[in-house]
Amino acid sequence: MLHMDIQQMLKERRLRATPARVATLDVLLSAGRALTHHEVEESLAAAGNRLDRVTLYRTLDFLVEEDLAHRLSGEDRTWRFSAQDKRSGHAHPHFCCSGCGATLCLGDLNPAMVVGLPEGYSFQQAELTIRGLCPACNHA
Amino acid sequence: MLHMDIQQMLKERRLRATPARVATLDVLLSAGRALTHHEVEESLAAAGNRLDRVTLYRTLDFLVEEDLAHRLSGEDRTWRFSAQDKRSGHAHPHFCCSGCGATLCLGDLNPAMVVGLPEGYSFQQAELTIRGLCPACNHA
DNA sequence: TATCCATATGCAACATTGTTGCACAAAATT
DNA sequence: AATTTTGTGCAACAATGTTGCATATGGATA
Ligand SMILES: [Mn+2]
Ligand SMILES: [Mn+2]
Ligand SMILES: [Zn+2]
Ligand SMILES: [Zn+2]
Repeated sequence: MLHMDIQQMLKERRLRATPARVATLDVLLSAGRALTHHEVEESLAAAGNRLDRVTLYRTLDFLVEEDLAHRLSGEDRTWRFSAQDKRSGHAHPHFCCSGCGATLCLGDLNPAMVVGLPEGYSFQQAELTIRGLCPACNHA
Repeated sequence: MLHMDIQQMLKERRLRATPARVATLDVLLSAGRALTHHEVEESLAAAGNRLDRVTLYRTLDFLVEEDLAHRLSGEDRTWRFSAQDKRSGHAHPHFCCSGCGATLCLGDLNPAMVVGLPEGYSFQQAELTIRGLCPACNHA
């Protein structure tokens, strides 16, 4: 995606279009999958846009906060970030490779979900997590 | 559960019934939810069974390896451990509190899953993660 | 019951991932 | 251009988990 268009995306929402944000969004938008902080960092460096570690953490947080990206957690305890559309309110299923941790957003929830995997991916198990509030947190 | 019975559980499987393992299993079995390493550590200490941090990590790994517990990851990037029966091959849904991270295993997958939440818990969102192998890892 | 060996434990050092505080730089506003 | 607001970099810290190695111990064997 063109940097001008990305700048536009940010300005339309009345957000500051800094180089760090534009470059980071660019990386996320051109990746076909969710990227870890470290992967984004490397990708930025490769494109000559080295960013401070902390700045990148804050930039990613910012993008999530502003709904320009979403964050997901896998089995390896590292966040992954994706700029893909959120679809049905973040409730879309994800694919997560048990070998390397590669993570990507799948399509909308599907009764024949296993069939919905992209070509080349193999199914091992499905995990459904309900997020909400426990009794203690409901009262607080 | 009685310590003698827990020792029996281990010995039936030809595993060494050390005090660390028995005490750890006891903690997991009496918790009504999945516990973090830290929570297990505190619970052990409270019962006068202080364990080295590393030993506890290794003990929990051991229990998972031997299928006496299972491990699950939430949004806060810390493992949680539960001694509950694995039910349908680990594929059962979990509840995870967005406020405090409290995590527990729910019953079998259920079309009216939301209704299946225990009393006092409130629904926010459902996340379905398919685990498997990506094309690269399928070939390796 | 005493001996022995595989392995479980404790300790220190390290790795990874993410956070906080603060000074300085860069955008936006006037 | 000056001022205000916000973003960035750096250093220090925190939380979680791992590795290597010396020592202790469970449980088998004699
Ligand atoms: Mn997603
Ligand atoms: Mn479970
Ligand atoms: Zn993979
Ligand atoms: Zn809670």
